Amino acid sequence: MSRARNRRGEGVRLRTEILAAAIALLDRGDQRAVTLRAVARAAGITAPSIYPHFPDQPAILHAVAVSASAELAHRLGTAIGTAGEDTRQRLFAACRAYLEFATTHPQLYRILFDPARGPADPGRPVLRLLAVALADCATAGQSGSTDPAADAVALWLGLHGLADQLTVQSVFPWPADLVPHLVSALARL
Amino acid sequence: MSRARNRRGEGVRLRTEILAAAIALLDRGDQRAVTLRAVARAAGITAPSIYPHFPDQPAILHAVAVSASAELAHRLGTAIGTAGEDTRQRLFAACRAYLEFATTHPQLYRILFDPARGPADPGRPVLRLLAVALADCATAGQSGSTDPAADAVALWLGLHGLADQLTVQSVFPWPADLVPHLVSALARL
DNA sequence: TGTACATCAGTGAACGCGCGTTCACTGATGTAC
DNA sequence: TGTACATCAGTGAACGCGCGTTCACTGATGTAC
Repeated sequence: MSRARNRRGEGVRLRTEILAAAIALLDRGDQRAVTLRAVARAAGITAPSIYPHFPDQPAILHAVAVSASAELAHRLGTAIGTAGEDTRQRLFAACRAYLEFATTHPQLYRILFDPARGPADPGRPVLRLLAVALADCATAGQSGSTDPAADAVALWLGLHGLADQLTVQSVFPWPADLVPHLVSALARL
Repeated sequence: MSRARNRRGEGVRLRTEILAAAIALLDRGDQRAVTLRAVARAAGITAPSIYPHFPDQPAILHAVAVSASAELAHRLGTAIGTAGEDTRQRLFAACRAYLEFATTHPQLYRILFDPARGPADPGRPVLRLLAVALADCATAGQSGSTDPAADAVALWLGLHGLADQLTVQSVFPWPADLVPHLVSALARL
């Protein structure tokens, strides 16, 4: 074990390292690979060292899921924030960021919505962002939506359906313009 | 063990019982509960008795997933076949059957699309049925779709997104008329 | 300034468990003669 | 018709493995006096 132990009072740092190791482990591989012992190995510590930081093994996966949930919402926020003035472009940017997260981190995306692992209401933050973006489109006359909150739900479900299938790596022959097609139909653009 | 053994030449019957036990086990509980030993217990046999019928443990789950896939396609076909003449009602019946399967058998629905477990292209049979139902709507002038095959993909993805969220039992506040709303938008009704 | 001591981060060995799989077997059933 | 025998369905015991968790511990580090 070449790992240098943390100084006194800085033991909490290990929590961050454990979580990072668990995230990395899940990110390539599947949920079954994220055992307490595997996480410890990946973090360069022994298994019992996990316990001062997480009460048990499920708590690790829960922390991973919560972290992934925050990350997804953060990316959507950033995408919207940097997409310029055009309300329609902002909505598309959010949708693209959503799908890109699911594509590049399929396992993190999946655990997010796992009821046994993820946060209580994983869809809410994302939904709120989409609802605002859609309402902005409607205000600007770029969407025919008369109920952006309800339409945002349908839009989110469509994105989720596509995202989930993307995580599956199906060799499915998508129509070329599927994403704008799906988004336009659901957002009434 | 009170189980009566099969007669000579009828050993294949056990395969059906094993598969049924595995399906029942998955149907309430999660995928992790479907171990080879648990399946054997549920079927009333000893663990090694599985091997003449399935080469290993993953093969059991694969058979479950293939069976679930066939069942879903069958239900859609039946729903469409008994829904009467109105093309729009037929499409809605298919969508309702799809969502009902996911709601009543969440774990079977999920395993269906698990790349490690399910059949090669689990979405294809469903997609074909939806494409035909949607094309019928377009022909009858009940849908504005000009490309039913492409629109069927978007419709299926929307259904899948909703279905997957339904399997999660989220306490999410759905808009009241979400299903017709979603289907209408995607099917251009 | 030195030193005894409490605290803290992390280790190493061990536990019981359920798993998937193997192996040699048992005993009922059908078949050849 | 009787009987020896091959076949077949399924059993029981055992294996090695990785798991989650517990326990007593070690040794470095900071602190009180």
